[in-house]
Amino acid sequence: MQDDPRVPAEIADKIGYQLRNAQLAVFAGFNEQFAALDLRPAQFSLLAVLDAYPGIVQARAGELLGFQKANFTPFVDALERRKLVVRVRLDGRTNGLLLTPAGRALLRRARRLADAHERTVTAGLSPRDRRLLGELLERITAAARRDAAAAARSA
Amino acid sequence: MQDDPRVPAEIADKIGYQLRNAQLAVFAGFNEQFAALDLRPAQFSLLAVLDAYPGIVQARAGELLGFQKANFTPFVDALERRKLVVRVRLDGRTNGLLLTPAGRALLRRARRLADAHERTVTAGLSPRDRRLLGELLERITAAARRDAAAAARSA
DNA sequence: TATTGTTATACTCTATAACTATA
DNA sequence: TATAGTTATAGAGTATAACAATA
Repeated sequence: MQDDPRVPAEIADKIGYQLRNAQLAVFAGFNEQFAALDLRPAQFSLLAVLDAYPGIVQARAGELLGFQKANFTPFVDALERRKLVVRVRLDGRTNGLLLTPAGRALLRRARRLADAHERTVTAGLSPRDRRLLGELLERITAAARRDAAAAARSA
Repeated sequence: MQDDPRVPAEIADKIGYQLRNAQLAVFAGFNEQFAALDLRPAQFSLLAVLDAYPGIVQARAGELLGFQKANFTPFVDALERRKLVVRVRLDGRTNGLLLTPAGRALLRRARRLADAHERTVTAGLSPRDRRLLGELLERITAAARRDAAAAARSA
């Protein structure tokens, strides 16, 4: 091997490869910024959901973030143990989720970090390019979901 | 909750959230298409690498795909057990990796599936938009890697 | 001494099945 | 009968440390 090997174009040009690389790089930076808060991206997302929808039913919140309900239980447990979130029994089988004051305070700090990280990562893009990127990603996401749903039907 | 809850804009507008959604959707479709071949995206990538660089040293191939060497060993083991890949001892401590005829045959089938999947997912994008998307993702990836490296240095 | 490859290990994330209890 | 929540479990994927053998 004279020269350094490169990922072949047939792979490097694939949308899935490009998306995965970008996502890994962005999440790696996010996790480093958020290490001081001990918050993962999904945890930050739940805090934001609970701020927007105080008292939301646990099952709804989990769906919104793409969780299987079986996995959402220990996920909420961890935040409740840290007193960032509380469950309140709404009826015999339903939990409402609420931020605690500590949860709101942590969310405020997390927002500042997340906004700073967002600015850093998108600094090279004009507002117009950033908007365009979001639209292109949305179109890819929608097309991929249609495809996956069609494949699931025919399987 | 009268209306259906939505992921708050402060999350939905983040580049990381959008990338993750897109990547999950694209990989889900890929995995459904590839279930018949029992091939994951990373396995397909390695087959393509070995086709482009026959005899590449195991450590180089692993680096290229972002593997920790400790994880790459069982990854190669699985493909070798299926007779898609062979290790050849190059010197006392170095393995070269090669496709077997069965590996080449599977790669041919995988390419057809991958190309079809790629066309489906990007069908809504003009060639110009597809190119632009790749460029924007590349810029995001580079910026995120610079940021993560800087954060790691200051930590 | 640095590199290659391996084993052992652990943690996160995700997936399914089965169960309780409640509406 | 369907829904909400939980437990148990298993499989990927990824991370680090430690080691043997070799360059």
